[in-house]
Amino acid sequence: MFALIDCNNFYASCERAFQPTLKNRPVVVLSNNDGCVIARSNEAKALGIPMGAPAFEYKEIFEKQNIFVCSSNYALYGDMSNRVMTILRDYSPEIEIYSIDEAFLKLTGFEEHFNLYEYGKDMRYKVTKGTGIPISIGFAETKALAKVANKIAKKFPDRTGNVYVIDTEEKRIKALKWTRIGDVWGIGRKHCKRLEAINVFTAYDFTQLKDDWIQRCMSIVGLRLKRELQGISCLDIEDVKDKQNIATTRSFDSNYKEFAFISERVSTFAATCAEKLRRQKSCCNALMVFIHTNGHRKDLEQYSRNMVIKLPFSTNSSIEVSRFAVLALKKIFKEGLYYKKAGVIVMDFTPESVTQTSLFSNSNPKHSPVMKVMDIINHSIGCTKIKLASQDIKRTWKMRQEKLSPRFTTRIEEVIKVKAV
DNA sequence: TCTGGGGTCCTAGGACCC
DNA sequence: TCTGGGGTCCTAGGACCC
Repeated sequence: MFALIDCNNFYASCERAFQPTLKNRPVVVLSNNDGCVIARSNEAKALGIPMGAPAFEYKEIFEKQNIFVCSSNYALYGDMSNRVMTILRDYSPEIEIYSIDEAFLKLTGFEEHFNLYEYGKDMRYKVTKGTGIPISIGFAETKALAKVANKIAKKFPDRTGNVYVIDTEEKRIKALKWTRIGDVWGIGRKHCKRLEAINVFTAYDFTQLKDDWIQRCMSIVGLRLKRELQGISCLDIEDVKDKQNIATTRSFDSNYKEFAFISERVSTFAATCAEKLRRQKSCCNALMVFIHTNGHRKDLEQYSRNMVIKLPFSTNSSIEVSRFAVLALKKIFKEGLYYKKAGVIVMDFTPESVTQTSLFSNSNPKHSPVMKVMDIINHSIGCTKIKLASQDIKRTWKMRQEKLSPRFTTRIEEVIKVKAV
């Protein structure tokens, strides 16, 4: 058996955990730059605030409905996620942290010794008591079915207590017939449309399709999904793997046209990518830089280009990654346009330990100790005090974050003070 | 004025090798 | 009528996830 544990409205729940006055009040969390809604409490969902709603369009509704609006606070969410996962680890030696707010547990043999429903209730109690985050849990024989069970647990809190177990053939069929095809894990917009066109409306309908049709239209991935929904496990718990690509991309607070501004941003994004590379002890051998104008401004000239460059040597030095990124930017930058977004993606990794040296040019060996010291200092004080000269030394650039909550759990000066009465 | 960010896997087709 | 048989690697594009 597998369990899928999913935090309910995770970001909104994190904000609530330390602000009890938000209990029962609708809460929405905004994306970077306070651009659009990326998380909603149940109350906010009930008021009809859609996912992705642009903040400026909904400003009046937020005010009128007394909705609490906050900027995203990833320091808080990341730390709260770790706390939840730490508690979940006690429930099985085999855990896969699937995303910031979801984890699979493998429970082979557990069903013989535990009542899974009670086991789930206990998890829910411990996580809520330990972190203040409410969770839902689905149990089933396969990961895809555990996803389905989780959805049922979340949808019917009164009847299930947010825990649901699919452990019989009757329950499996019933669950599949209840699940709309578009809500199945692995069925996105495109496949949903295509399937509905041939009268496949539920997960159950999908399991009745012929293998060769699925294989032809949805590849081996679709076929695996069919098996999983039939209760034949094809997907196992996966270990944490090093990333194959690392991206740092941002939209700007408004439109910028100067090369100097864009190049500072690209340099900073590159330095961040290099730091992430060092954290997983990889070097990159290629990188991509892209720039976009604002696609929402139909009145302005549109431009969108990216450039991939192969590096002459593998590196994770911020200095070198940054230099190559700006070089690539120079090739695609066009004067006279208003840019809204840029990004750097590093690719084609090799382990730091087995660097292939080249006859003609190599990563500067002096960089490695410099980077090490830089990482130690920046990490120990919790912010980027040491930067490249090509970055915004004066910190002129700021992301719009007007409603940022305190970092309740990761900064000592922002920890909640408790007063004795 | 204002519309997020970061990942994965699979397939087909072309280039190339012996 | 008839023109070998196997491979690998790389890339772009499409689909999906949170």
